[in-house]
Amino acid sequence: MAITIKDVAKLASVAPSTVSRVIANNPRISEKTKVRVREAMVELGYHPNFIARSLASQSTQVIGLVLPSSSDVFFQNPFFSTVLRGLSEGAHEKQYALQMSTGKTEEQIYQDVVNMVQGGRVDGIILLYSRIDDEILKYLRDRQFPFVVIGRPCEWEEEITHVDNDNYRASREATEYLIRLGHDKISFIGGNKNLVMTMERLQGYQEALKGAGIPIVPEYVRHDEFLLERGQEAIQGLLLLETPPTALLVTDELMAIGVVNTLTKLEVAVPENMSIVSFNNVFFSELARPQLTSIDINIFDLGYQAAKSLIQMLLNPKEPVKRIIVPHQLIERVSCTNVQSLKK
Amino acid sequence: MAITIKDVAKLASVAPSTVSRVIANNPRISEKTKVRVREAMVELGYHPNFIARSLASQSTQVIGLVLPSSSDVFFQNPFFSTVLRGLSEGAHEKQYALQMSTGKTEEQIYQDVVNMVQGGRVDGIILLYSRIDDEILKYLRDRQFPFVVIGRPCEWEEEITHVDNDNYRASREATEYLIRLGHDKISFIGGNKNLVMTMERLQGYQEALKGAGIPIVPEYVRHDEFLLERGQEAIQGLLLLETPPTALLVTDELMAIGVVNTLTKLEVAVPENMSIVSFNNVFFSELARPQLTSIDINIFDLGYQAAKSLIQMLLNPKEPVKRIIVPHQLIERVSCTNVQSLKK
DNA sequence: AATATGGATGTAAGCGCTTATATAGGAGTG
DNA sequence: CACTCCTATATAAGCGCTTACATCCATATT
Repeated sequence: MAITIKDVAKLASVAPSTVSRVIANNPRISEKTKVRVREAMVELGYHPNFIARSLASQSTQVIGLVLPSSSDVFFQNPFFSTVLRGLSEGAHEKQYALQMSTGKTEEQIYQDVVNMVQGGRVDGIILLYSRIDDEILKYLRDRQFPFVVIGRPCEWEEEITHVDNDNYRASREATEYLIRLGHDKISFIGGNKNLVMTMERLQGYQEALKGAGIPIVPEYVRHDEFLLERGQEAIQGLLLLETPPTALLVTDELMAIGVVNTLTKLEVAVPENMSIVSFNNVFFSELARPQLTSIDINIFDLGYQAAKSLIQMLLNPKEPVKRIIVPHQLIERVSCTNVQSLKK
Repeated sequence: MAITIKDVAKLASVAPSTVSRVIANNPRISEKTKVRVREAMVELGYHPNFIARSLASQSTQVIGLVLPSSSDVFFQNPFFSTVLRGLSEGAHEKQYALQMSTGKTEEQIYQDVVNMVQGGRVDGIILLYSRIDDEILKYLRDRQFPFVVIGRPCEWEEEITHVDNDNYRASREATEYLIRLGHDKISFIGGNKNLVMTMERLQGYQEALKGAGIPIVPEYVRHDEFLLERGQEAIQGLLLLETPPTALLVTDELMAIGVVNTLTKLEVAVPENMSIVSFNNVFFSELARPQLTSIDINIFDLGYQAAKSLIQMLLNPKEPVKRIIVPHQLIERVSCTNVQSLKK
């Protein structure tokens, strides 16, 4: 058996409670005793038992992460490693550990969450995505369990602390950028419709067109899974239209790359014959050929802020509900052409 | 406060210990009582407290994961999301949870491990990479703490259960494949030299050349970080040689894509003027243009097997040390040319 | 000198569960 | 019918820590 607080107490000839207080750096213990106790701890190589501490103090210093189902293509998106890095950094700063859900199906993930929450395994939870009609979110809300959502919750937005981009504005700006370049046949290629993010970006796109007096063509709007192949199907459909678009707004980088590949295969030159703006700017935009102009949504920060604000909630239960908007910026690379000049 | 075992006991009019035994499905409890207790649990909405259970039973049902430092470029490699998926699935099957290290520096990660281990937070640990001269590995071995390594440990190989590919053979086969296509000026572009994997692949490459009687040209061997830009530097150096290689063996996919990009920029056509074989086959090989011929090392399985074998160790402390080799296969796509015919 | 004050530490009761040991009651045995 | 044996359940002692409360002793106060 490992060294316990009692062993330390004995060696330092104090009571176990004193040792506990030294660990917590309680000001009611004199400096002299603290020093003596600390020496004893070092001498014995003592390390506090987290489990016992958790049981006694009813807090685990662990944050539970809810990922999309691992079988979901969305899981494969490099988006996640980046969020994870942000979360990791935010959690580390305050000495919180991260525990992940491992379920494959929605039902399993729901059970994972119940286990974490009711099993007392975690102090709080972060949902790494925001879905429409999410049972997990309802569950957490009903139990009043501390949690933070990455993305905009589609219900009870005012009651739930969340970290998000201004997807609406980002998308509008991207569209306006294309409009400024002279495009008026702009297509929107979005991902999973169940993600709140997708819908917001769609709205931003539509708003920008409306603002510029450009009619919204329903055939220009496509929704497909966040993966390569789907990007290909999407693009083929568009090219077969009577008046195909001259520019594409693609809400996911991986899809954007699929789109570029398909275009190349079909011998449609980018950016000469098709302009593309992509989203996310995980480092793949630079990797694509041509390098893609894209909206950087600072994914790392999304994770980092989520971890920080959850921890704040945990430390101070009266912390007000917050909405944190992580800024985005348009990174101009070389996937768009100015067609303004050509027109004139 | 939540419902405890005592509440259930009272409602079912049995002793708490009986309830505990019902949860564990102990055969010494009669079916009649089990049914009664289970009804009480459902009625009260009881959920066992994992922390208390962990403390009493000295086991947490949690596996600790050691990732490379999040600031490391290696962390960004899609390799990790895939391993994570495998781990997740393996752990889930046996109801184990996963907890990650969050440290940024090597020293912090070491502390994370100490916390997990000595703090009693986890039952076992999985190292997601194998590095040369790894303090963490030494620590775990010295304490005889259950752990599994993904990759080949560079020391005490016979004493440590690990899951690996036969990197040596994979690399040899890839090289032989290029040789069969008629290449004899083959370059090796490897990643971080501290990773055991890199060194093994280098050996496989050299062995294949030796076997075919092709001289080993030191200038053809390059080592760079696992990231895009470095792939570019590597390739430029090679092209400036007096007799530049006609084929490249690139040990990481991301680097391979960087290489292809650079080649395109320099107007060296792939595969016409340069053949490429890449490694890993995370889905980016398909994404590249041209699609890359590559060695699929079944990353998912690496994670899955690691989780499974660690859990086996935990369930049976006498489980023998194992070495699990996950098979690889060469996936032929279109990044290599047969130069055999040209020569003749 | 007697008493109040307060700082430093000790005492002990949990936190919710597991599990070794004790016990009760019923069946089996001669 | 007394006795053993077995099965089903209860009792109680932890697991290693936190923390409310009690105690002690040295000063300060009157």
